[in-house]
Amino acid sequence: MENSFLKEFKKREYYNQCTNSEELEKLMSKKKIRAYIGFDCTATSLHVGSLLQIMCLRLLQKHGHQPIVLLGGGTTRIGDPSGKEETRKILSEKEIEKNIKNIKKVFNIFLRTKNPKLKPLFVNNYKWLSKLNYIKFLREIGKHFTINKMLSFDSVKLRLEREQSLSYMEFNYMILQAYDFLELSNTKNCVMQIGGSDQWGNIVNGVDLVKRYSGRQVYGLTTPLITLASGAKMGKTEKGAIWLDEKLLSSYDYWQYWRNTDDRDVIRFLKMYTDLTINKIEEIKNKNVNQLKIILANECTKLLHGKNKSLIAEVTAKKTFNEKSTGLGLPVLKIQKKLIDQDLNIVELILLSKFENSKSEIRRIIKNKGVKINNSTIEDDKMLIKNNFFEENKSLRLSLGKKRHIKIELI
RNA sequence: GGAGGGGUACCAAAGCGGUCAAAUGGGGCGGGCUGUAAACCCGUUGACUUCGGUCUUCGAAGGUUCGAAUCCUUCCCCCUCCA
Repeated sequence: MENSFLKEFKKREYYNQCTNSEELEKLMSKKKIRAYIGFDCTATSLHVGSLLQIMCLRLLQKHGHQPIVLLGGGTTRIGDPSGKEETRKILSEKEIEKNIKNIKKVFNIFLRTKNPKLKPLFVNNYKWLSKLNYIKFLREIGKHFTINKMLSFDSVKLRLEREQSLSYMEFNYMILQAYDFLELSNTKNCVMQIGGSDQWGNIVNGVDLVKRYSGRQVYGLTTPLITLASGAKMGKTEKGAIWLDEKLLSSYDYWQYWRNTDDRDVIRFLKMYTDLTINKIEEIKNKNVNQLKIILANECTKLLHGKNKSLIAEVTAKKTFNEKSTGLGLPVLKIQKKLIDQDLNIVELILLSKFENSKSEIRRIIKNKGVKINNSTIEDDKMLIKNNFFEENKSLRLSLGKKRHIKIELI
């Protein structure tokens, strides 16, 4: 096949570094392999910042290789010092277990397949890390690591340079991650680890360890750190993280996130985060950017929330922004009729909508002409909500700024 | 262990007895332009308010004073240099 995993990996701009890309290419063209990525379980869900890694596993699957998902119950208990300014807070066992359970759902969506040979393998390193015998571990594994080299890795070096404390526990993180690779190489015949560029050091350590300990050749592959054209990191916005979980972020908001992509990022994101083929993207890339953004939003939302939710989000967006009305996917706030009879004012209504939680801030936005009901600007922050604001379908449209809209219904 | 410098709002950074809810820049928010983009321009950015004000903030706790972010004491944390 002309289009190998690695070739497509590069074409989609996933490629940052590889320990030996020629050999890996050869190996992967000869046989199907297993590769793994480890995910952090410090939150209840992953966000868009992890999406590229998930897409890597998907790509692997697409080319007939089997993905291994390591949900690091063990290493989450330690905390990766990479890129962290401070020691992380340590989560309780229960929290971690709960997080793992929830995060698994995302992979079951993105890596769904009928082919049993390609089903993702879920592993939890707590299973083996918790059983380690310290003396035995030092003798068998520890001897392969020199402090000299460990000190040279960025994750450690940066912390030391800034004279920030690095606990012995965290210092061991890279050894444990290397050990994970060894374990997966031994028990699952895993030959590759993929990760973000910040994981390079940890990954190389793993490759070295496997080589020294077992003589087997394994590979490491990293993806670049994705930053937006604006310079911000992927996945977090002022209003919070872009969660890959409908409970934390609605499919409509997820769609909006992609719809609001910076012009300069659109083509890149189409390659990275959608299933559209490279050829297809080449074909459409000269279309109007706004058309492309809608395609991007549709494709991304489809992957995570399904075709139906994506369609609803698209239609809703059209109604909300083009027709200035309301659509099915728009968040709805139901309020009791009697609240209106008890003189509910505009500030309180916005408070109920949860768009803002400070009355001063709401008054400020009203003063700056940022609040609209049924598309007419509210001038008075003491204005009462009246029954006749609700149109025949018993609803009204409340807007804050240009992008925050909600449908209010009476019950 | 010794000597010095510092901890101010989301971040950076001024202020160093009243005119300080605290300059300025970044970020955020709102408006304008436009394309739900970028750039640019304008406004705004502690909370509550009957819009008169009221209350709480400048590492923590005490004190001096009519009055403190500003002065004093103790404590905690960070940085630089010497050992």
